Amino acid sequence: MANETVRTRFAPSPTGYMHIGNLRTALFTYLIAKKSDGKFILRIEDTDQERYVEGAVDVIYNTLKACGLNWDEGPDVGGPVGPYIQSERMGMFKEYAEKLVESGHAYYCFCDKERLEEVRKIQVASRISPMYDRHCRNLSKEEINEKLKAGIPYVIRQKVPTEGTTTFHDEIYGDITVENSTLDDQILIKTDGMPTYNFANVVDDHLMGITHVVRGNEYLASSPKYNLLYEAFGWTPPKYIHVEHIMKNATEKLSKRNGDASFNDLIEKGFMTEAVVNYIALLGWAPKGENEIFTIEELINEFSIDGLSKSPAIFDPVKLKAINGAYIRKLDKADFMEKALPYIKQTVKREDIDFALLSEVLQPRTEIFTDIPEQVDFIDNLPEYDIAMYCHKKMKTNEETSLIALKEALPVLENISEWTVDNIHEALFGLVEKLGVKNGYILWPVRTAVSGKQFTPGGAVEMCYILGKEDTLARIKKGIEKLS
RNA sequence: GGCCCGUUGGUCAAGUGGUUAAGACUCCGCCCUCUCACGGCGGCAUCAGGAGUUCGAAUCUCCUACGGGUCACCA
Repeated sequence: MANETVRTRFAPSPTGYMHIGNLRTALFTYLIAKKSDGKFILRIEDTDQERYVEGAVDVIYNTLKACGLNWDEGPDVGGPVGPYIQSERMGMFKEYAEKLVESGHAYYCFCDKERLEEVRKIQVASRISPMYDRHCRNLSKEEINEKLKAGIPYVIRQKVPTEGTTTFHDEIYGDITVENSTLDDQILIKTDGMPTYNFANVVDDHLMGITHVVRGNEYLASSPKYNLLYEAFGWTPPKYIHVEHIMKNATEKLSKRNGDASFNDLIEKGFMTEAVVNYIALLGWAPKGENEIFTIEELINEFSIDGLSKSPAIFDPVKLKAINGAYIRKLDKADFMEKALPYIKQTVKREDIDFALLSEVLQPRTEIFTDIPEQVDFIDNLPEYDIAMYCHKKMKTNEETSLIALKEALPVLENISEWTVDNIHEALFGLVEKLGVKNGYILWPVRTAVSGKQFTPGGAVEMCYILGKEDTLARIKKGIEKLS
């Protein structure tokens, strides 16, 4: 075990988009491999041609790459156990199934769909679990050969023991034991000679040397049958890690079908890839320490299977936003500015302002980039505002004091020859000192007059500077007018 | 319905027989402060219910309730 290389695999179906639950499974799968210096393998399970969506494979590639989940083996990069596209592996499965028939762990079944349907109806009507009634389980060699010769279509079914129990071990849930009598003789090879997912998966995982199977919780119930298959082949089963679902609320899963956001949707909404990856890692997994902000490299170090949860987690957009904010604050100034500029320019068409400073004051006030346009919408045009906005209890200002303050501030600002943050600051604070008033007495009205907003990114000084002298003076005059 | 799994604050969650039951997000208060935000400090709020086992139970057992998953020639 110590020397055995860990090999994990992410095996998505190309159905068009990457949902959050899928991506998280990929993340955990990746982390488990990398934690042990193992290999992370990508296998595309495209055998359902009806659900195949054009371009979906690229979505998988692009999403995984964007998130930093680089695979060591896969359809595009190759590897020692290819092909990595399931549809290209189709030939061999029947032989494996036939081995099982020979060893008595599987059998030919000639029942047609009509009969199966009939049986099912009766079972449902008498309220017993619908299962194959094992009609063909004990056909004689002669009967089988006869039917084969007659060209009757057949499937190959797993021969599950009728008595006893099967136990398998899950790394999260521990040992799970089920009565064999509750297990169905599931189909391994379909009439068309192709394997079912349940069979292909086991064979592929074994052939690819997968040591840890990470997958959604929906496979927990079928795992005993997989284990029986491994046993029948004489193969060592992998370690199973079944991860719980991500929910939108207590009873509904998060899913595209319910209109919930996919990974791409979140990015389009303005979330940062790193933040999304960080947040989903926290859904169903808890780090040992108190820190929750991790880069992918840090996650590799921090991750541990025993931190995985047994119960479903509800996706909380509010917390995602908070984490996104933390990532935005971590960005260096230039980086933030580059990303923020397109959003600033949604509402700011003026070119003559100091975008560097604007971006700097915006950074700690931005949790998600789409917060930006609304914050800077006063720059091009002064919004209509109510003069009641000049009243502020804590600043001890009202319409009258504000009028006085603006009248005092106007000439002071007019006198500034070089319009810089420092000079504006000096001028305004000089006025405060001269009048012997609180800062807010002057600054609150100025900020209100130049922005027309209750809240602004930055104080009066920054706002005046960003607007420029001309605009500042005009807006203050406008304020005086309104208050007079 | 059968089988499997789960249930700690509003949300994510730590916790593995003895803890003042961590931490994060949210919300509230205070500080910082020219608003807001950032940052700092503090606060509200949790063991689904019931029986047991035990000196002692969020932790072990059983029952109930609730929730999820699964029962295809889909993957």
